[in-house]
Amino acid sequence: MKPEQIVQRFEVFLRSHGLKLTAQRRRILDRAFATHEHFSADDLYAWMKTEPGPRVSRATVYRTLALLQEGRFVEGLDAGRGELVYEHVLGHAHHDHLLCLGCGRIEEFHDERIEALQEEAAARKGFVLVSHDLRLRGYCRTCAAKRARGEVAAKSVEKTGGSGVAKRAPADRARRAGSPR
Amino acid sequence: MKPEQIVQRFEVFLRSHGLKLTAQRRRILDRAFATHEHFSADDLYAWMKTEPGPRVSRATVYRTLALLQEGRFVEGLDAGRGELVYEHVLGHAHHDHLLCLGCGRIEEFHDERIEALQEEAAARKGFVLVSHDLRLRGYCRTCAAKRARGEVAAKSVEKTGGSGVAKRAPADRARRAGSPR
DNA sequence: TTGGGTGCAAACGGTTTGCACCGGG
DNA sequence: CCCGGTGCAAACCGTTTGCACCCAA
Repeated sequence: MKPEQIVQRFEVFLRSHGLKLTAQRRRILDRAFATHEHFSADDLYAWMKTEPGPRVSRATVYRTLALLQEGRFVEGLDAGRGELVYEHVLGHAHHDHLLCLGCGRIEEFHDERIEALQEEAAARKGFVLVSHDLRLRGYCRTCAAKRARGEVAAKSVEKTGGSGVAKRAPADRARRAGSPR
Repeated sequence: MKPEQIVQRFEVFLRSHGLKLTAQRRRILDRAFATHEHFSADDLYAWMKTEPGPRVSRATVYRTLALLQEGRFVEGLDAGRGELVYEHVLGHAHHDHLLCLGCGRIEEFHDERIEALQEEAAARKGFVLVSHDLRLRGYCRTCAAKRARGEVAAKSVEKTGGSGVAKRAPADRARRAGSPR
């Protein structure tokens, strides 16, 4: 989907809600759609500070991100880093995520059969589905190989070491809490 | 699984990690396995304050919950309330969750076919799976009916109202963030 | 005896918010 | 012009942590 089309859609969305298209909102939208990687609110804010353009505060980044989510332009994902990461979804097909516990890499995949079975499971319980998210956690090829070679130590509880609890943060709290709310 | 067995397992787990079984840890373990509902760290703390037994601080609740997760006695789940909710899993089969966006109810389901397809998807991407969680969000039979009858208003963005962004908190932040961390 | 455990209160940190000024439509 | 938008800084809030004292093994 072309940049102009996206901005146009955003403008329509805003207008239909009695909101305005400001320079800040436009800049955030552009930047969010300029990257094909997952980004955090802080990444976005850092880009706003670094790259040329109208000043954008952290508060506006968060407020606009909320609007973009509301309008289904972007989607938030708790990748276990203690902060939410976003990805633009307008013009992209739905997909689920594979999260590498070793390097944090995020891969995407899609399986229509799983989608169908989810719908079936919801129906069985009398639920009307609105959305879903499936996150598979494990080690990517590279990290799995490193671990097999014993190049990395497993996290531990005190001394003996265990499997490592899946906390909400990286480096045991690189993230958050408060799964960010 | 019987209470004594669980405590025994916990003791083994602790010992193997050079840790001690204290009155607080035992009390928290007992309480966590006494309920078959999902509970938050705060629920647990409230029970500790309310019910008779040795004093337990909020810090110890969190510290013990981390240990229980590490030992796979309980599992945390971000149900979108702004705080993590826990459920004991020792002695229970794996399952996924259905979250009602209307009343917050959490239902469980399991489908071996989905599990297999997840494994297949991971393999296709070269991932070694460690865990996964699938959350289906929607409206339970009761809430879906209410909505159909127009008894509830949709959340909105400012004035016109929209579909409501899936925030991490209840009542638009009844929770909290972080995504707990 | 001794190293781990606990309570308390302060710190964390991502995110939200109150307020006064700014600017798009 | 008018109401929504923005920056700033403070507030939020679930969770984590430093510290001094306590206790299980």
